[in-house]
Formats: sequence, structure tokens, C-alpha cells
Amino acid sequence: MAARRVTIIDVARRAGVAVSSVSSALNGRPGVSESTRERIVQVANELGFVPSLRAKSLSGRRAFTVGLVVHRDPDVLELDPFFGGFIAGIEEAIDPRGYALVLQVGARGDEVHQRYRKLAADRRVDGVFMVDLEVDDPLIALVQELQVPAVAVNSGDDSPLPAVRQDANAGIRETVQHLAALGHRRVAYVGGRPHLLHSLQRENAWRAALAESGLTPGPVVTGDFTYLGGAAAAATLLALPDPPTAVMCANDLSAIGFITQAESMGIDVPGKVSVAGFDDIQFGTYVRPALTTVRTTPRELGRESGRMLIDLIETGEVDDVTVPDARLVVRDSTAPVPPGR
Amino acid sequence: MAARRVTIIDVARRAGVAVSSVSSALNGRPGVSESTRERIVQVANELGFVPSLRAKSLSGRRAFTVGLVVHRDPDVLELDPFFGGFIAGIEEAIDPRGYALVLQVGARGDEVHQRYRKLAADRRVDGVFMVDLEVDDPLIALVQELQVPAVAVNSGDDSPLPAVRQDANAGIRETVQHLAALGHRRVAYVGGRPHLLHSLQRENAWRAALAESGLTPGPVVTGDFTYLGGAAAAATLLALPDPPTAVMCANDLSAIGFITQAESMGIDVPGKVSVAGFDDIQFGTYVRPALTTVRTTPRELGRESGRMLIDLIETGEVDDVTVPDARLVVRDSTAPVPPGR
DNA sequence: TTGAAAGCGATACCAC
DNA sequence: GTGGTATCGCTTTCAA
Repeated sequence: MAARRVTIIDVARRAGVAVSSVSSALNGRPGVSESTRERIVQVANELGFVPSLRAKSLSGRRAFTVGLVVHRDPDVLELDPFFGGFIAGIEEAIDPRGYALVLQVGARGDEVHQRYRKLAADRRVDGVFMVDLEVDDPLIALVQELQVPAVAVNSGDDSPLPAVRQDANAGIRETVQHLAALGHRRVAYVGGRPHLLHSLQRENAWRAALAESGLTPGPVVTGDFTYLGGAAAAATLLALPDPPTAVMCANDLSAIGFITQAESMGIDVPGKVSVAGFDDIQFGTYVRPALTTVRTTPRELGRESGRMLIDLIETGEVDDVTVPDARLVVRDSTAPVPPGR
Repeated sequence: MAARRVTIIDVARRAGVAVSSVSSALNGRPGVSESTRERIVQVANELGFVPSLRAKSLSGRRAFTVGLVVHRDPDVLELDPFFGGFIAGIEEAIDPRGYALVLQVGARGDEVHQRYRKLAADRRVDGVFMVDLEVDDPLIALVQELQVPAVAVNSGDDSPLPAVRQDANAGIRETVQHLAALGHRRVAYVGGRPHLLHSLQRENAWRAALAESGLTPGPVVTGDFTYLGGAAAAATLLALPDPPTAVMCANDLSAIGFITQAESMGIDVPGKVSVAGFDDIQFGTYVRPALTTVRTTPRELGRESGRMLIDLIETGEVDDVTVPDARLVVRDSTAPVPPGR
């Protein structure tokens, strides 16, 4: 049988002080002389006192827990480069501060709503991360209604929620400039799931960058961030009477799908068409040709999000944060425009 | 400002009964007449009463939370086919029963130990999942010492912990039989990280299956479950004076690495060498040739693990469970042995 | 500065 | 059956 837990009362008794003094001493609150504090700390260590999280939660009205609801199909999750790093980053930030992460997965929209409602009703978490935000996402209104502290990841500039962002613009601009410098004038775009905010952001960045380079947008295919979507886009774009000489894809997975499809159509990459991705997944370094892409840093995003959320929970306010830009990584899937095009 | 929470006292007052009766009524405990129970439930609904999880935790000595500590590098996680499905499965099982999952990530061994210790000291979770078990894993002793209920996933047959297993034997036997039927006599093996229990299990299964088919084991390369490891194994095995005509890899990722390396050495797959993987990751269906592999079902494992862990927490004992066997999926990376070999 | 006592919101035991 | 109350282990007022 487990020995009875050492409680704050044991510490108080042993140190010959009141429990309130122990509490103040151990939580660094004022109201105890330095000498008693030292004695209390000493005794607490001797006794191996660990304050009960449950009791703290009940009396302190905090769960010391934050939540992440992943609105995605588990199968999609398998190929997702974001969450592993993001979660690791969150952990780095919250663990030292005594918080833990509750993770929930749900594919369907209504399901996700229910998760948030339940999380809030149970007061299981003190705050939540909002990722994969959609345009006019109803979840934003939901967490506001629920009064749950929340930080948004890569939300729009007009986010009503505190936000941490990694700007895609810089990386995409670099990519477009890189392609332009290689002589490409007809640059197509393979988008991601259109209602997702970051799909829009990326596409807008692409348009803006083209304009800056004095180019007009090439054909655009609406994709879905999947391998198969990228392959389908290749089938469409490369069958065009005047096919693009370069393609920017909304993520690496679709870029890889695009490349595979192109090659199976006998169209060489990057000989006939240059392809660039976005994310910098590991597979991008393994495929042939190795993928030119924009490197994002989910771990930094997670770390900053975690820090922000806890600051928000504990102080009630935080400033938005921007992590260093996503940057272009040039590999082998982009090359000078073929002669005669 | 958030309205004051509706408590059990409010419900009791409104229903004109004692709080203890409300508690009994709402938790389906005996000791209340059917009529008062109905009235209480009615009132609770009217008032929108949601019992406080925090108070329940403190008085009921349960956190209604279970933990998963992932002993892995976040970068590796990115390509891992297991956790997405596994976590989704856990959730399916625990959410309806009122539990949530705390996820922690840690790469270094001592770090992981500390996580478990902290989880236990804080009593943050009521139980934990043990995955990626190593041979003579010290974590098993740790959770026993810590007295934390735990279920082991794919542990050895002599596990001191309740376990849920998916047998790799059947699938690997099928694979070997498939290769044997194609005429292969010289079947190599590319292993996984050697101290991991499931690496051993898979290699043993391979040996046993070969023996059953009357074949002697081909060359074995110790891998590490990575793409690069698979590629390195190909470089080694295919440079042998008498190279194998077929290779079984400990997982799909290394199989894909193997294939890529083989082809870059000008050795056709499956023309010159057949390659089979293990896991059935999505990429396996995208690569050319599409990968012959053994399909595992992490989601089922998660679901059963979740169910078991909660049963264990609530009843103190459970029986081991075996989910349906991993099965062979034949695609294009395996073919008849080339003539003359 | 220190200590006593009132919450926090349930569960569970024990009278009646 | 039902109602009162001690208990879980802290935090936080408020007197002394």
C-alpha cells in the first residue's frame, strides 16, 4: 500500500508553523520572514512534500493544464509535419511552468465543438490552442463565448484572439524571386484546402510576390494538401496547352505528389518543370529530385504558443508574437527555365 | 464576468434534498428512490449542472486523466505512422468514459524517467500507457515502484504489466511464405533499433517463418527504422558477392529507403530484388513500386489500450488483450525471383 | 509576521 | 430512503 501522502499539514506541524505560512513560503508569496521560509523549505524537502495538484486545482481555480484539439483525421495526421514539432515546442514551454497538455483528436466539425464545450464545462483546461483556423472560423466565437483563454496560431491579422504567427510571405517571396531569377515567367500554384486560413495566406503571398517580381499569376489549381491532390494538379496543369514552367505548391506533400505524377507523364522535374513546396518535411530531402521548399518551424511556434497561453492565463493579457520568418531552402526540384520557353 | 458556477448545493437546495442524495442520484448509486432521483435529474438539467471535475478529483482521488509519454524525438515523430492512430484510438475509448489524455514528449531517457516521476508525484494521471518498450526496460520497474497503473503495448509475453498486443508473427509469416512462393531462397533482413522489444519480436518472427518454410536466414543488417538506415542497408546488402533476392525490412520507412538506394545503384525493384516492409504507411502506396508490407492497426491498439487502462484503474485488474493480427498486403515491390538465381 | 478559519465542490460515512 | 457532516489538501482572507 502506498504510504499516506505528505500534506501541507505535516509540513506545518513539523516546522511548528501554520499551514498558511507554509503555503506562502513555498509559493514565494510575501508574509513570511526569510528565516521561517528557510526552515519551511528545509522541512518540506526533508519530508519530500509535493503539493497536491488536485487540491491546488480546487482551491486555486486552475487546472494547470492546457488543451489542444486537433481537428483532423488521424490518417492525415500520419503525414503531417506540423504536430510533432508543435507539441514538442508546447511542452518545452509549459512543463517547466507546471502545466501539462491534454490532447484531443476529432475529425468532424461538430465533434470538435463538443470537445471544446466539454473541456470548458469540466474546466479541465485553463486555456486552449487554436490551430488550423478556417476563414471566419466559428470556433473563435465559441471559445469567446465559453470564456476560455486561447491563443491562435497563424491566424489572420485581425484576429480577436492573441496570436503567434510565422510569416509565410518572406519564404514565398524568396521562392518566387528564386524562380524568377531562374527565368520562369509562367508560375502556377497548387493550393491547399481553400477554407483554411493558411491556404489563403499562402496563396495571397504567392500573388503578391509575383506582382513584386513583375509577373502575372499562372494557372491556379485548388488542392487539398494531399499527395493525391498534388498528383491530380499535375495531371491538370501539365496537360494545359501552355503548361507552366514552374509550380509552387501549398505544401510539400502535394509537391511530391506533383513531381511523381509529372515524372510518370514523362515530364522531367526540374528539366521541364520546376516544383517548389512548403513546410520542409523530411521526405522532401529523400525524394528525387530533392525538394526545394520553404522551411517552417513548428517547434518555435509551439514554444511561443505555450509561453503565451500560460502568460495569458496567469496575467490576463499578452502581446502577439511573431516567430522568425519561414525561409526558402533550395534543393534540386527547381532549375532554370528550359530553353525556348 | 462568468456567472458563478452551479454547484451540487444549488441542485440540492432547489430539489429540496440533501447534497448526498444528489450525488447518489446523479452517479447512479443506490439509496435514493426512483421518484426523487428523477426529480433531482430534472433539476440538475434545468440548472445546467456540471459536476466539477476538480472537486471530484480531490474527493474521489481520481484525476480522470491518463498519460502517454512519448519517448521519441519530435523529428522522428514526424514520420511515425503509429502515434496518430494510436492516440485517436485511445481517445475513442476514454472520452466516453470521462477521461482525457495528457501527452508528453521527451527524447532523452532520463528526461522520460523524470516525466513519469512527476506525473506520479503530482498524481496528475490515474494511469499510463507504455509504448516503445525496450528489452528489460527500466521504465517497467519505475511505474511499478511508483505504483502507477499501466498497460503495456506490444510488450513481451512475460510482461509483468497488463498488455495489449498485436501479433507481428502472422503477418511476417505470410510475407515470408509469399516470398518463398515467389521462389526466393535468399531472404535478407533489415532490422530496427536493436534494443526495442518490437525489433526483436519482428526479427524472431522472420527467423521462425523462414524455418517453417525450410529456408535458412539470409544476411541481417541492424537498422534503425529510418529511411537513411534502410538506404545504408541496401548499399551493404546489394554489394554482397551473393546478394539476397528478397529483403524484409523492419518497417516501411527503411524499406522505402532501401528501394530508393537500390534503384540509384541501378538495381531494379522488384526485378532484381524484392522488398517488403512493415507498418503500411501511406507513403508506401505512393512510392514506385508500391510497397508490399504488413498492415498494423495502431488505432485498434489504442482503443483497446484505452479501454484496458480505464478498466484497470477502476477495477484494479484486467486481462491481456490481443487485437487481430497484422496482415500481409501485397503490392508491387515483390515479384518472382529473377531467373538464374 | 503569524495563525485560525472559511472556502473550493464534490464523495462517503453515519445517524435517523 | 434521507439528511447532516467530516473529508480530500490546498489557497486566501482576516484577526491577532
